[in-house]
Amino acid sequence: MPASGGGGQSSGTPTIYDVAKQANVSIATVSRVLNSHGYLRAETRDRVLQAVRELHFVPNGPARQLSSGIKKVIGLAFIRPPEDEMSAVEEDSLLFTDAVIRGAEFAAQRFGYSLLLTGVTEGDSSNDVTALTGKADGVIVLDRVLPEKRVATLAKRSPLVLLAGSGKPQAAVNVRVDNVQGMQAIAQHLVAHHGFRRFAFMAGKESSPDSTTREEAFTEMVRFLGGQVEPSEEGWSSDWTTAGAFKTTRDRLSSGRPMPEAIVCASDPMALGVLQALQDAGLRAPRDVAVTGFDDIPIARHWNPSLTTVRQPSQQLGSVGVEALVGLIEDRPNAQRDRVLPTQLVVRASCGCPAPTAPGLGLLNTGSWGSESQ
Amino acid sequence: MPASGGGGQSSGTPTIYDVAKQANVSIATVSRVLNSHGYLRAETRDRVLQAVRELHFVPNGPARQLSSGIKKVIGLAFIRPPEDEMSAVEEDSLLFTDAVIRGAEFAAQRFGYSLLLTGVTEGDSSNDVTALTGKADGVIVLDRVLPEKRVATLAKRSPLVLLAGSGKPQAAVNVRVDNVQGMQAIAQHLVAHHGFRRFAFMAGKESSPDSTTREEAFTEMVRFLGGQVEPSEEGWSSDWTTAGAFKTTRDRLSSGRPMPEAIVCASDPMALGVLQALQDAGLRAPRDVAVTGFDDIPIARHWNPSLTTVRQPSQQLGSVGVEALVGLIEDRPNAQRDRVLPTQLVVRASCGCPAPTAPGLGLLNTGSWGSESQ
DNA sequence: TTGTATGCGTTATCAC
DNA sequence: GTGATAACGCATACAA
Repeated sequence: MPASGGGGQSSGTPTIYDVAKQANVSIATVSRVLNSHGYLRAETRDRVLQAVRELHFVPNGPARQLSSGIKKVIGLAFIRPPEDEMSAVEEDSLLFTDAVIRGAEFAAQRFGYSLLLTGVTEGDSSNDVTALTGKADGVIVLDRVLPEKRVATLAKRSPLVLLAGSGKPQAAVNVRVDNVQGMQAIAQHLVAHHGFRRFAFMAGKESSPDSTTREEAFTEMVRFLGGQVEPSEEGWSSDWTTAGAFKTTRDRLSSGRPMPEAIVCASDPMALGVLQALQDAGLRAPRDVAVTGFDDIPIARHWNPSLTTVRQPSQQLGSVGVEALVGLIEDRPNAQRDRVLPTQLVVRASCGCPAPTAPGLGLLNTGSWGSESQ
Repeated sequence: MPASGGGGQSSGTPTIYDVAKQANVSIATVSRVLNSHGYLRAETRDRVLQAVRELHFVPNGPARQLSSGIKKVIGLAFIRPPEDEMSAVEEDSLLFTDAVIRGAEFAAQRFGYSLLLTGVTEGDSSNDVTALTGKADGVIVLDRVLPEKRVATLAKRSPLVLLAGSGKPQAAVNVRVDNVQGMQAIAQHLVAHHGFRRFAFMAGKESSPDSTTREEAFTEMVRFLGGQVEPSEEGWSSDWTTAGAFKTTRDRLSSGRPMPEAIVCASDPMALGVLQALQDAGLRAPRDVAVTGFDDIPIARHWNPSLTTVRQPSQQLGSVGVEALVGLIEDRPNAQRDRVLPTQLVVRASCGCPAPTAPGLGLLNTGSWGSESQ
């Protein structure tokens, strides 16, 4: 722990002391020009700035943060799968998480924050997130990263936004999408437009609030409209994955029990798994069974048959989450707290409707994101 | 700047002093059990741990970082486009940047680092990245974020990895993909297998090293094989975007000049723009003109015609970049420095070959990334 | 307008 | 084994 204190040999990376010495001022003055504080003589400022340039001085982040108590960092925790467990769909797609991150980064930037990413392996909800708390001004936690109980506890100790969760926990702030409205719309469409009555619901992991919410909303609406839904417990429970849904469906098909008219899935990847299983069994959607998803991942549009689904604004979820969190952190009075983002029914071919768009439609705007190598 | 120093009123977030007091030990001891340093009596340790639990103590990141000089943070700077300038293609794709981020996060986690994300608006290469330097132990800079000159300068002041760049700058470490090999393979295929002789090369932004490298490699190989390539300056220069390539191609078509047998593009999005323009003009690929891309974005596989292209391992690029950076930071002797990742020719329909795979093929592994809502 | 002195919460180096 | 205590680099209240 060598001392540079006050002496400032220009050994390693230069400190504020080195700049001060070089410019013949005190460190306080240097700090002032760097933070455009107070009044300084123009000549002094120039001298300092020059020294900064000459020494290539860059303020030490941690020191600054420690001193000011402000980190200008937002932590984002999300579920990361074991790398070897990604299906082609999941590897290919612009995944939900990726979109959220992109939206969050964008918003964070606008408020002058950086994003500190932490992937959490499912189940291992140990202390990764708690540690984040010490490194960031506030934390955004994606659903399933933490049990709701721990979310509530953490929220007391740190500004926290729960993203895409059930919306139930009284955690400081909840930002989520309108699952209910989306599933109601799909139920409406399938019953009223297509005249289906017998449904199955392919659920994600049983413990997942999102899955539960979607199933309940769908089931309730279908019943209200006079149809019936095989409960997911009876052979339609999966694990959110394409592969899981594939296996489940294959098993169900080989069981010989009569198939429903439509299989409604809690996510797009699962819907693709279902489609695949049907195809393997010589059945075709939507001719033999209708299939729908939830998310509107990019491939949904390009699949064959194109997937009827519910679009949720993933990227917006990220940016709104950041907005809410910044509101919490900076204690803005007018900041919105809980927010529910709208979802939208997207009708394509897999429910039996005619495919709406020609391939390539809407292809052209301007654009250059990641251009050279995406 | 209220003093808690030594006194430790358990007012706001608890500090190490609060824990020490609660456990009746010194802060040094607390620090020891938290970092599993030295030898301590089991009973003492338990007492401390209990206090930690009771107080919900979380170490203050900045303080820890300031004291130890280690941040355990990797900065990642990438180009972020103006939000409204993404075309459908670019929004759809698992974008290059997203994939890199995902790979980087994964690797960072393995080494115990977090990822600090910073999007940089193109052109505004001001000091965002320099500031990053102060917040992280090292920095990964994606191509085009910084002029090569500044990359070199920065590299002297901080561990730095240049990702997907030209490979030319003597920056500490370069991690990139094998553009040359990929373009050679495509040249080989088009000339030897299809017998083409007259080519055009659709370049990205003229200043882009990736584009230049690809064009040079392709041109050289074609000439070697006895063919010829219209230089991109003669009407085939675009700006990496789908829209740009579309316009360029349309203009070229209406000029009445004879078309080449094959149009080889520096990226997939541009290839899709070319295909679109051909279609609009009543031409069809590969019947009238063959078209190829570079990247293998997800849509490439689902397009009609499916796109012959060169696959580059985007996600791996991120993880390898992190590995290299950690090697630099921790000064590992056996760490590899510069690395060139392999590319792979992917033959599909747009070059005139029969479409190889049934849709959905290779769909199934297991998988759950972002499952519930991707 | 500028300088001095102190504290931010840890880690690590000494002694005991 | 454990306890004082000096850095770490910066921001800022208080003087000047």
